[in-house]
Amino acid sequence: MPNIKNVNQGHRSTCDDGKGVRSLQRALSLLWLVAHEGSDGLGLLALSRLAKLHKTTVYRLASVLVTEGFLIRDPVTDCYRLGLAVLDLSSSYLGNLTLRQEALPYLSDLMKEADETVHLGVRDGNSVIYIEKVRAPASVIAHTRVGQREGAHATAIGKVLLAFSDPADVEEVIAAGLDAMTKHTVTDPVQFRSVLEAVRRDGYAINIGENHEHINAVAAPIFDHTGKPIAGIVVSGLVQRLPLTRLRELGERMKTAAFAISRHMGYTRGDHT
Amino acid sequence: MPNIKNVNQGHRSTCDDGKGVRSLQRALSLLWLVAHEGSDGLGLLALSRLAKLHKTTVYRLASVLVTEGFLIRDPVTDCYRLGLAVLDLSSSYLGNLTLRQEALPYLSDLMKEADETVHLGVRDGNSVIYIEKVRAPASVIAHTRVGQREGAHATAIGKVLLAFSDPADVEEVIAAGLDAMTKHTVTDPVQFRSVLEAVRRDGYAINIGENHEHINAVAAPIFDHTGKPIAGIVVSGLVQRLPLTRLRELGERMKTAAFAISRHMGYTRGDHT
DNA sequence: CATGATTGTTTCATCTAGTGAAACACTATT
DNA sequence: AATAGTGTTTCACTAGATGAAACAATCATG
Repeated sequence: MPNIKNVNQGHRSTCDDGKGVRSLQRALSLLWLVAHEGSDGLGLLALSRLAKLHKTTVYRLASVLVTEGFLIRDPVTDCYRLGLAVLDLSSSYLGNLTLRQEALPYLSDLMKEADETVHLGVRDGNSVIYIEKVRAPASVIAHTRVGQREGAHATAIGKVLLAFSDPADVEEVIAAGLDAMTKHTVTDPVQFRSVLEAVRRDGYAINIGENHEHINAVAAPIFDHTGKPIAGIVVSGLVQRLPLTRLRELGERMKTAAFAISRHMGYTRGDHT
Repeated sequence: MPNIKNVNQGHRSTCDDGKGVRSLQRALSLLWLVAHEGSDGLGLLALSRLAKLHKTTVYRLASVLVTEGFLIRDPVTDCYRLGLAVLDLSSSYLGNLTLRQEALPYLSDLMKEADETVHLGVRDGNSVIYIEKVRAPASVIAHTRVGQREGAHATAIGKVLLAFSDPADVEEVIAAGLDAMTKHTVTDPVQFRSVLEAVRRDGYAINIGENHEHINAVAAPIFDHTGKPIAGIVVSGLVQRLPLTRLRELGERMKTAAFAISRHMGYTRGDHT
């Protein structure tokens, strides 16, 4: 059979899973590329090179994204940047999270008590993403923002969520690699598992410069009505302001706050000691 | 010429502009529908009804959006909800806004001085969208969030941005309708134009319960290097805490802060009086 | 318990509409 | 002036998105 016309296999582009609407997948990949490109934006050709798509295709997809507000085109440089639509969507997302509303007063209280910045975050695979933040007036630095991601294994909130999650999830995170963020990051799987064991025992997780050299933190888990850990609260600040004893004090305090929020979320079988 | 084969006009679906990648336009419209549906989410059929698309189409588009993280599917109700990807993107968006970084310290200072919540916002057509917020500890209510939209014509920040924008923009906003948000909203085009005139004279805009019955506010504009008003800062709070005299005091103070930020953005020809 | 209504998923033939090459336009750079 | 590097438009082709219909699964209802 010599007349093999279109063998046509094996040349899947950027994000072809074989299944799905290709143009949509491609367009979404453009969004990620632009998002991760920093504030300078990306020109048409640069974008098409990164996406490994023909420039015409990128041009049309991006044009739609522009008219829909997901991208904007810098009037002077012709570069693509993220548009306001993404803010709109995130606003809807955050506004519909009842967890966030319920937790907010507790976060404020904690912030006042600890005089440190408090975050509310959820886990998404190997990373943690912040959905609310109450900044302490005293906090000199603002190293985070709502919507930001950080590695789950190197953060207090990530550890506390993993500790109470399905062990399979933990193994996935370990398999993905316990990257060293600082010299204090726990990178050994065996040690990491025993850390989580300790977290389960304590009911809160502590982070001593494992993610950022000069930042300590302590986190407690929030559970939903099924008993799944759906989110966590975390207090973080400069090491000199948060020594171990302070972290342990706060940890106990945060357990009760987290438990109170859990109750709002329908958590019942709570023995909060 | 009787053989008109494909007349093919007039049956444009949801967002067909004729030009562009239809599947992408459709998928994006799904995002908006889900976003505006509140926390309950939308089932497949409900979504296809709203989008006026066949359920199979919605199914496939939504499936891609789910695998890409833009939507999630509630495990119990099978309803579509916004996914974490939108937070990721908004985080990138906010992180790349240098305006936001430059303005933040000024916002904090203003918050401390006024002891009221301060917002940074930009205009997008007929609405204003907040890109940063510094909450005052004293503020009892939190009626806004980053990413939220409000009508430009009924907010101090919207008015201040319009006042220094192209008059054509103003007319567009007027044409879109000056909806009454409260009984204090200026709804008469003639009166509205004279209000903007006053704003240009003062250099700041005041809002007396025009958007929310019990909220007053005062805003000042930020300009970029081309002299275009790109953003505004606004202080808002309960009417009893922000009487007119106070608003005017703050207005002057905010003009200088806004001017300082404008300078960071490359604004030069500044006669900040 | 059977029946029917409602929602979600898969399959498949049809032909729309997304694709990419090439031509075009425009601006820097040499 | 020539060349390289951009962004935009056109157009023929057919890959691949589409929607009808069948299938599955769940939930009411008589």
